[in-house]
Amino acid sequence: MSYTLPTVSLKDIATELDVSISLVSKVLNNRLGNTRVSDELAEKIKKVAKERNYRKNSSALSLRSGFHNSISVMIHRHGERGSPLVDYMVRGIFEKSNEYDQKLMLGFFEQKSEFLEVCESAHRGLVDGLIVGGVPHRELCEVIMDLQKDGLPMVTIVEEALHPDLPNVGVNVIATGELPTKHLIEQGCKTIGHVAVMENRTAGYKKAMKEAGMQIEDKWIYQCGESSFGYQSGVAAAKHWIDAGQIPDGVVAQSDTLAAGLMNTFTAAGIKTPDDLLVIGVDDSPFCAYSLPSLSSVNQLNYPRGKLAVEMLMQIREGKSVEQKVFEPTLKIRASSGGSNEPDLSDDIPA
Amino acid sequence: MSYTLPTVSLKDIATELDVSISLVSKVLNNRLGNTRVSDELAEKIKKVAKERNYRKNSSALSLRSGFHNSISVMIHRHGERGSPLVDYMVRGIFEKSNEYDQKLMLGFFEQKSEFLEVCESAHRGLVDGLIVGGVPHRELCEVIMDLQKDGLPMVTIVEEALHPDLPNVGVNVIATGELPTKHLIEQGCKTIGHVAVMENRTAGYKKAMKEAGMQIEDKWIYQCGESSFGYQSGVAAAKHWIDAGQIPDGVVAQSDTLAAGLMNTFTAAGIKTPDDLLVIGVDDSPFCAYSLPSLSSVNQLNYPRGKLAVEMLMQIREGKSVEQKVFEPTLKIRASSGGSNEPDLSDDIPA
DNA sequence: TTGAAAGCGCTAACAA
DNA sequence: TTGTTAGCGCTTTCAA
Repeated sequence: MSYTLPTVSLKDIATELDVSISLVSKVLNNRLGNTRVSDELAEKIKKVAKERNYRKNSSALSLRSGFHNSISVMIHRHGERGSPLVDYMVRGIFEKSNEYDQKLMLGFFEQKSEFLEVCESAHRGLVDGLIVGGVPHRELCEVIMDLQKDGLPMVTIVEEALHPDLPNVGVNVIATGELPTKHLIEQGCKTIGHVAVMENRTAGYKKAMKEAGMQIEDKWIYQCGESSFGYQSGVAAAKHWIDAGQIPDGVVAQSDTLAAGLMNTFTAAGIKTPDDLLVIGVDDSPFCAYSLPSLSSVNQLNYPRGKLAVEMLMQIREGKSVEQKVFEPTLKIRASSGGSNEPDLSDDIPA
Repeated sequence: MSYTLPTVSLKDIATELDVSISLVSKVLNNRLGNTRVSDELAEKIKKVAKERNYRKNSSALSLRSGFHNSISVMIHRHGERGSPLVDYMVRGIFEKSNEYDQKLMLGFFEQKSEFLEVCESAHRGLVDGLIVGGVPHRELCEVIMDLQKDGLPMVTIVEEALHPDLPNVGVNVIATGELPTKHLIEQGCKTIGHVAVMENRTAGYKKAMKEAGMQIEDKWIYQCGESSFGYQSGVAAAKHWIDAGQIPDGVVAQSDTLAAGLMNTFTAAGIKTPDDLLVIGVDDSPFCAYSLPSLSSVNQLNYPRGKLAVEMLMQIREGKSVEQKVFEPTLKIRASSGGSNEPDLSDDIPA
């Protein structure tokens, strides 16, 4: 059984009606210019096109226009399960790119070398734009800017722009640390611990503490290794405080997996959330709704940021200039910091 | 600042070396046929191509070959957060399609109408194949088969094929219910509850019970509504048994969200997993590793199934015939059914 | 050993 | 009011 698609072309329609191809093209595109066609003929053409289910051939279109109508998406992740990058950021990118009739090539990478490999081969002659998203990785800056200089339209989706000249869809990183800290302060926490990875988020934690007139003490800041956002680091943080015999009454963790590891370890040791301490993470990962208690988190707007990145890329492609954008993170308060324990599943995708 | 890509074409190379375009094409493709080129010239051509970083123009290729080198992916989901469909199935599809240099158009849908909408507009003239994955939906069968009859290469990734003539990458559904039930029996459970949605999975549960010589009792089967795989149904199941004053010593839930809702509700009521009962879900969702206790689950091989679907699609595209495939599910045993509570994060993507 | 020409489907400038 | 033609980049058949 052979499956060749019986595609209808302009030529087919033209032949059927015994008119020229270009006329059909003009009519179907409503690009008549100085051309005037009789209404009658125009109607006939449209009718046949509809009947025979005519669709433009996108390859021909691309060849002519010089654009490929497709964009490459490279997501830098850490390999954590359940990251919202895929579920939300990629989804935003996809939905918006569909609106623009752009196809996608998606790639995930963890190492710089993997990124380079794809860049070498995949971009030129295949796509007319590149979106790099996920965990910021300073090492990549140079490569990315080389591609940009080559003329490849380029947008990054990382928290903080890697370079002033690189169009980026960012997030207020200070606020990412500040917002949840303020929240715990408002909830009445007095000794707020911090599971730290990124410097600027920690700065946000300190800012909130200072402004509330609270002491910033080293013993309440557990510093993880670079890019150590994983569950096991959260476990380690909890053990650290348990071993030290000092349990904070609130913890701001810089990721949900950190928060989960911490919370579960405390719980297993008989230290209950939210009775004994409040916990809040960052990412608003899908699983936050399913933990016990459900986990409060900072939402980094992955979904709308993905969408905006595509829009910016389209702008650049048209030769317009774009500005870097910084989103303000929002709080999703659940049971782990005093909210309701009913998982609120209404927001399948966070605004 | 304008961003037109300075693409190098065969023509550019031909001009530079003052040879014909076709010769360059032949040399670079190693498709010389009866043509014999001097080694010297061939080397020169290759050298220039490399220097100028020549890449084939994919649109031109597509136009010529009649293929668009892109496939459409439609994922039918329920809107649960954290579903492994996106993280695993889509990822498998992406990785394999990159191997084949295929671009993708991705769409998510929940309603039949959304599916139809995309089908109407997106397929013809845009893609040369369609993969439909996710929750099986009998209603779609007719539409899908119409598209297939139209000549669109088509592969579904649903548990049970919607039709014998529809190439499908499935899963042994009976085993999906049977495997976890057997496991709980081996763990010593005597009264095994079942949170049921799909009939054939329930049949698997019953099969395992019967073969072990255990009673199948209605009171241990909590039937959810159609397609009710969500957290709240799991909560309801737990409440049902609590209200009835009968707590099973093991529960096979037909999804991870069901299992989480059930487990968390029991836990909140003082009924502990795994001390008082064992729990196991289906899907091996990312969050299984992060719950307390970590949640055992049936892995439905979403990742490799996604990969295989692309391979099958490529076969069909080449006119070959393909067979429906049924994968055997596997067990991922975690703390909720007696395994270790350390989240095993080694397997970022389940085999 | 190399080149010319046709054609994939489409659009736009230019003719008629 | 409608048609002709050239050309986007590539491969392939046929000719030199």
